[in-house]
Parts: sequence; structure tokens; C-alpha cells
Amino acid sequence: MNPIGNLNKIFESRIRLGVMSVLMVNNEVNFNDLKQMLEVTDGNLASHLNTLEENGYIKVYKGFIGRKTNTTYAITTAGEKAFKGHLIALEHMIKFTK
Amino acid sequence: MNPIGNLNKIFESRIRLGVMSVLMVNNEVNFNDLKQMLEVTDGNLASHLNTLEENGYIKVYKGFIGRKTNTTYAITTAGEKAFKGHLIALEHMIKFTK
DNA sequence: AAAAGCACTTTGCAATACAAAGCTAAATTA
DNA sequence: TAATTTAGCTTTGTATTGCAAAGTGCTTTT
Repeated sequence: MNPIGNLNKIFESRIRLGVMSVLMVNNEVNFNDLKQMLEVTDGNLASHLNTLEENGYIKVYKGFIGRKTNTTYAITTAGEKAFKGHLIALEHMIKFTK
Repeated sequence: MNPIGNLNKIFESRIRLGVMSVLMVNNEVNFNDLKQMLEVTDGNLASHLNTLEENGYIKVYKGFIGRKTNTTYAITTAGEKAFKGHLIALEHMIKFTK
């Protein structure tokens, strides 16, 4: 009945939605690429990434390219599951709407 | 490129999303039915309805059933257009994701 | 006359969102 | 080698939002 009952609260934010969407397609994305794709300030992005990590939806890899630091982000199994659930809920809502 | 570039900020809220979704299907819905369908408190619902009205996405009809007041809400043409645009943006994001 | 319902508004607090600035270490440029 | 730039943050501060709870006025039901 309730068309919004199964939406995931974490994914209400457009930026977190965008991060998840990008990470579903590209299995490892670094900070700067995410920043450019989503057109957000770095501080803002960092805090949303933090929220996603705290919820276990993404994981962070701090590595190097040569001797230069490189941080990449990837979706976790839990994150994939949660995001897919959210998309299904959205699709149901859209279907309900038509 | 940016998968979230065309999402409508007004529809980031699950409750406003729900209101629009319900009003796309049912052309006139009263306050109480909305409240029950979306499972929200009345004050919360009222404020979201207010935001939607201020943005010209819904209109309010204050009428009577017999001598009892009855307020119904309906989507406007602009609201329908904006919501459809948002759904298309969501669908693109979902397609991008798969 | 009292209680309850409808459709709000007001109040107040807590949680977000966000930009901007600061920060560290490494890399690049001059 | 000194100065600047880049990556990836954290901190700070402000403004906005979300929400529940309580209050309001009118009406209907009991």
C-alpha cells in the first residue's frame, strides 16, 4: 500500500545515490573521479562516503600508484544488496505511479 | 555523465516522493487518506504538502462533504511534468547502474 | 456537555547538508 | 631547492530540514 515503505533512508541523499550508482558500474573508483562525476565539493563527498562506509555499504582501499597515495572505493556485498533493494522499491513506486 | 544531475531536489524527500506518487494515480486524495497511506504524522505531512504547494506541484481544494470540511489534494500540470522528469532521471540512473 | 476527528499551525529540538578553510604528505613545476 | 599543486581528507560554522508533540478552531458524534 505505502509506496515509499521500502525505500532506504540512506539513499535519500542524491549524492549517496550517485556514489552507489557509480560504484555499481565501476568496481573501483578513486576519490577524485567520484568528485568530478558527481560535481560536488571534496568535503561534502568525503562526508557522504563516510556515511556509506559507516553503514557497511562501501569499503575503502588506501593504496599507492608508484609512491603516490591512491584511495579507491568499492561497493560491498551488503551495499549491493541494499542498493538493489532500494532500486526495486523505486521501480515499484514508479510502476505504482503509472 | 553525472548520474544524479537531473534529479529534482524537491523529490529527495521520501514523503514528498510518496505524495506525488499517490497523486499521480489518484486524482484527488484527502489529507487523512494520504496520512494513512504514507504512515506519517499529520504535522509532518502538512509541512511537506505545503512545500509541494509552494513549488506549484500540487493544488489544494477546500470543500465540504455535507457540512463537514473536506480538503483534497491534486497534482498540477507542472507537478506532473516535474515528477515525470524526476522518474525519467531515476530510470536513467537505474539503467546506468545495470 | 464531553469526546473525538479533521486539517492544520506552532514550537522546539536534533539531524543533515554544505561550503570554506585548514591540513598533511607527496609530486610537480620553476 | 623552494614554491606551488594535488589528493584526500578533517574541522568549523552556518543554514536548512525533518520530525514529533502540542496546541488550535471548527464540526460532528456520543
